[in-house]
Amino acid sequence: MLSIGEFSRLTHLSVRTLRRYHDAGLLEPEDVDPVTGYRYYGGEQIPTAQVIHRLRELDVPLPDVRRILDSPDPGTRAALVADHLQRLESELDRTRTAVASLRRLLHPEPATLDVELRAVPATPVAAVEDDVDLDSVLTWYAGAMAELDAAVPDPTGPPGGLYDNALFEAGRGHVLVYRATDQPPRSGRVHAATLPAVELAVTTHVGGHDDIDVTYGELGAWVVANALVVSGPVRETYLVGPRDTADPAAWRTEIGWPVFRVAPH
Amino acid sequence: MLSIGEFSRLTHLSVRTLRRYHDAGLLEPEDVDPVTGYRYYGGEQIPTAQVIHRLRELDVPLPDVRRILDSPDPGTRAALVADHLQRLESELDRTRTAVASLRRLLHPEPATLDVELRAVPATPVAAVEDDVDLDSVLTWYAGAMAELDAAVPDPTGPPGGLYDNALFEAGRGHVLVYRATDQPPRSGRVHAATLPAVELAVTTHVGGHDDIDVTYGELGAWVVANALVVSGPVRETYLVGPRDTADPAAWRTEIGWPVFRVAPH
DNA sequence: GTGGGCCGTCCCGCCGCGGGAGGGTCAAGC
DNA sequence: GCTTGACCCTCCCGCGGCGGGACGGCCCAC
Repeated sequence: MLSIGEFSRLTHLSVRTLRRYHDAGLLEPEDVDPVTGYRYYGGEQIPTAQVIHRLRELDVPLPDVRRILDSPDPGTRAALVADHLQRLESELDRTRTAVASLRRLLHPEPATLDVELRAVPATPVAAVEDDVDLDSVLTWYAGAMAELDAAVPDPTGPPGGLYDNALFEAGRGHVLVYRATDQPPRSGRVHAATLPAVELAVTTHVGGHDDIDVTYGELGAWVVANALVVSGPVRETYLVGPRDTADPAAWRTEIGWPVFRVAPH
Repeated sequence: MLSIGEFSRLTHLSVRTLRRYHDAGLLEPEDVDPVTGYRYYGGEQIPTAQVIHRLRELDVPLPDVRRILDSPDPGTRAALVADHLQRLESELDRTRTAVASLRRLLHPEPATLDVELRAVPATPVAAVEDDVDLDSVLTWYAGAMAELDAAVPDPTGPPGGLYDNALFEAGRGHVLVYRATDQPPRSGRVHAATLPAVELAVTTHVGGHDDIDVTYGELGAWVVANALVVSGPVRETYLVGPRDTADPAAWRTEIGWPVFRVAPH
């Protein structure tokens, strides 16, 4: 039987950390003196401690470590670990795109922003809409657009979406994706809707969506400089998107921000 | 002039976050109403907001973001950014080794642990020692060993080190690296020292140091199973190390834990 | 002038870890 | 037996960056 200090030396985990792992139910000491509260560990707990150590090095949250250790079946365990590696992978992707975007941001090409003010009439469309969290919007989009495509075999224009400002401000907001069509059908989540008539400040973002907010910013600056005010959900129209070509550099996304002129007072 | 809400919509930064960035001195509003405290931003602040956004996506701490933005010279800026990318890179390395080690841990080879109990006499050596933080121990080791090599041209054995248990428990402890030699010299930090006579539980770790603590654990378990108790700083002897071959798989590190027999009571 | 949306400040919680206070326990040496 | 010092216990706080929520003042269109 090992005192917590001895066990700490054997595992290279600090005493404080061992106590925390006990409290969290990750690594129960083999014995706890009911009077003094002293923790006593067994030598065979060392491998477990090391697995925990490794998982923590990979920033696996304590509750997830618990789940992994508690799963008796090695297959389940492996799946949970693989899950986490997957998460690390996607985080790495996020980092990569952020680095690339930062590079572009610090070495900007001369801005060739082409903004057009366009009055858009009310438009009947087939749409799918919902309240969505910002971090699940991509998944939601894929599902909604697939359903939309199935229901609208002969669209009369490129796909698009309306994104509530709250989505970016509060991390959750109303999202609507649509396809223009002559006879809006109704099936599943797909229903007929009408995009309201608005005046749009429109520009086109070229390339992947990693730094689309730069274009958003430039468009916003243009709107401000022209004494306009944004109002209502932004519209994106996917002129050329992943469905057209796998090369993000070729994508064309039209961004339209509903605006109205500030009354000069 | 833009209210904080409008600026938030234009930059995809939440209102709360913008306020925090103001408090932290990262992004001062162009104007603050002295009476109401209302913040007003200018359109030309959008690009700055986006740079901050990107740096935060890379987990650059706010004070560092401040330093980057405050440096007027683009060269300095680039250097600071490169610094951070470097840090991300090394973190990635850490992750990679942790993943590899975890894999080994979950699919263990049959343990072939060969432990020897060895009485070691007092040994005169040339040494460099210091109190070191755990996260700077590798750097310290490189410098100390280089100095040691320069001062001891004809060592009579492989290099080694003594590592205070506190280094692992508290993150900081006393470290001593040494080379055996007939005539211990004195130059710079190098001085004569004597390793005390101890009884060592000794085993050899094969491979890189990524999962050396697994061997530590196995050795510890052996010590416990044989009714021994560890006492004093662990000794590592680098039989085959990076100075000998670049292939970590070929490294041999002898780990010796001072022990004494528990009095049977 | 009034309502509702916007803005302000302040405090709390999250996560995993360490620092530190304040007090009880164990074991070696007398 | 007793003292001493190392060891162990619990409890609270701070870190960093963000969000949630309370509470109150401000702005503007009706």
